[in-house]
Amino acid sequence: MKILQLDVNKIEFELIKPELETYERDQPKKSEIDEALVLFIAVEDGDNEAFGSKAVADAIGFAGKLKRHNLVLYPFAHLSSNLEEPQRAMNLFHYMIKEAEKSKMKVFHAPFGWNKSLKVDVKGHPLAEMSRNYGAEAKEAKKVKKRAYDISLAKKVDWAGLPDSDHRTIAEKQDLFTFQEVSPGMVYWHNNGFIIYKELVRFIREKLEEYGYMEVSTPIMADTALWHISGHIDHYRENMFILESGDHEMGLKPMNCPFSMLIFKSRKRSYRDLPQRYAEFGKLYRNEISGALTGLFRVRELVQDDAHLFVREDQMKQELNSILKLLEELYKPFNFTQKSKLSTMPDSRMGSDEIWEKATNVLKEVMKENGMKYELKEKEGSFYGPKIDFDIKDSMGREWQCATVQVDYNMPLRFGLSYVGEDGKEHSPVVLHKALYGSLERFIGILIEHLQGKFPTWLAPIQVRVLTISEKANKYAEEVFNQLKVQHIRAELDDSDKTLPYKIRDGQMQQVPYMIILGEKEMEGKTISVRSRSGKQKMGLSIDEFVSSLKSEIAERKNELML
RNA sequence: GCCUCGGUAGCUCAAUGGCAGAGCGCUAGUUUCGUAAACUAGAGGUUGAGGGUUCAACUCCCUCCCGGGGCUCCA
Repeated sequence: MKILQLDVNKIEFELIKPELETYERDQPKKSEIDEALVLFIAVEDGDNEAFGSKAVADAIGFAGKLKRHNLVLYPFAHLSSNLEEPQRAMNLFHYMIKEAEKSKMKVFHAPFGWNKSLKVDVKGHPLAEMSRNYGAEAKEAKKVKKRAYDISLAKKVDWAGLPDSDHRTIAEKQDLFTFQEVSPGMVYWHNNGFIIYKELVRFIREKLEEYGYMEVSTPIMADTALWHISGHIDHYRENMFILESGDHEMGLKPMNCPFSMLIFKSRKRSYRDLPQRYAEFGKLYRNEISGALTGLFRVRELVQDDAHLFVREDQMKQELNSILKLLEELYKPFNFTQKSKLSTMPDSRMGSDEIWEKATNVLKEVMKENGMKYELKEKEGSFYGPKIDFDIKDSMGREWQCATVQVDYNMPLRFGLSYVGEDGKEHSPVVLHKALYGSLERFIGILIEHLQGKFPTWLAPIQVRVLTISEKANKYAEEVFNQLKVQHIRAELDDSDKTLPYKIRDGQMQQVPYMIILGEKEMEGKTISVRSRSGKQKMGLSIDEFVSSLKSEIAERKNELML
């Protein structure tokens, strides 16, 4: 309900003719009221008696302050574009008149549903002209206010009740990451979790370098014009975060590919330049429906170990084989049992059926040549091309798609990409999309559950913890600790006055791979005692000896601990 | 988004309409210990938020927020 409130010297109105089918009959033709508070009222869709009472009460309050004794209610549809239908509007209008008549004021009203001529002579003081809003919009404003209040109290997401084997429970114990209510589906990586993340990225970066990839970095948003070209607006819009920016819209990127297309397009390419392999670890935003969000397995903000390979058709198989080889090397340290799947043409897609068939056949051939068995996932491909997926199970036995390799003839066409061939003519490249971890988030979730928090040394947030048996060893322990730090070992020193069994238990609970235990014996002989997570121990080691085998264990990304 | 279950101290959980609690962790003191939990004391709460019912609400009802499982969808 919208109300324009005027404090008038005089108001005059005269009925001309009925405007609506619903109108008040038997009304005086002409009215004149002096010294009155006038309410112009537009009853809107969704208004109710509660709003009406409130509006009247507020007006009577004002009339009291202004010392007016005359109140005029005047139906005035022009205040709103969201009007209630006439009969109900008139009923509510009359309800308000009755409410007003309960007060000591003298109440007048202009009849509902008429064309009227109108003269108002408004007083000049600051409170003489006011507008107020009740109901729907006011409710909306209240909602926004309440939400702001809720969010000021927001805290980290509660994971109570999950089984011990769940990656979220392990994350809580090892302080790996949290989710916060203010950012649903987006990870807050704590130092420990981010160490794992960075080590995984470091590992694949080494591999990408070996395999001749370049690494690029592009913006996280672009004008929706770009997403029209890429086809995302037609096929992916409901999953996108769209931001208003002045008179146009920007879309946060749900995928990196369109940006890679633009880099490829930025200069003239020769057939000699191909393949061009662009890797990118960009943050992606996908507005997944709330019910789909599941810990690290399904998030709204993610990073893929993404890459786009711009290849000639005659290079496709070779490049696909090379991707599969890279995949094998990358997965070697993890001992996963993954399932391969082939996802075919979906209903919502772009490009011709012939192109889709061609792309699908290439994938089939490559898988056959590599002796890979696969399940068929009909109609599960991306909107721009078919794909090979590799699914891995979590601790509950649910399968999650991690690695994906996709063949795309369509997007290069949409972006008008070309290279000059041996024949001097322009040709369209094919793009191979690859993400081998898939998303870092999902992969780490799977990895945490797979290892049950027992990370191999190269991934362990804390690799070595130095424990003292008594305060007498504190100084020596600090020396040992410093030597580890100098060698870039992720070490912690526990020289608190807790008992040794306590410190060992704490280290075991944190799944620290190695604990160095130092007492008077070690101090005298300048040696160290090492206890591994598996409970085995060795005494009388030299620190250099230990550090050098530790460093090779890390460098080789070994699965097994040395003890 | 839909169905369903849930949200109490930093963590794990108790209290079912009647005084908000325990263990761990944290802080302080005592203790200086040889391979998975030393002892004592203390601090720590908007019971997710808002409204309602009631003499009385962590408890019952409504709305919203966030999450678990499932459906759907994806990496």
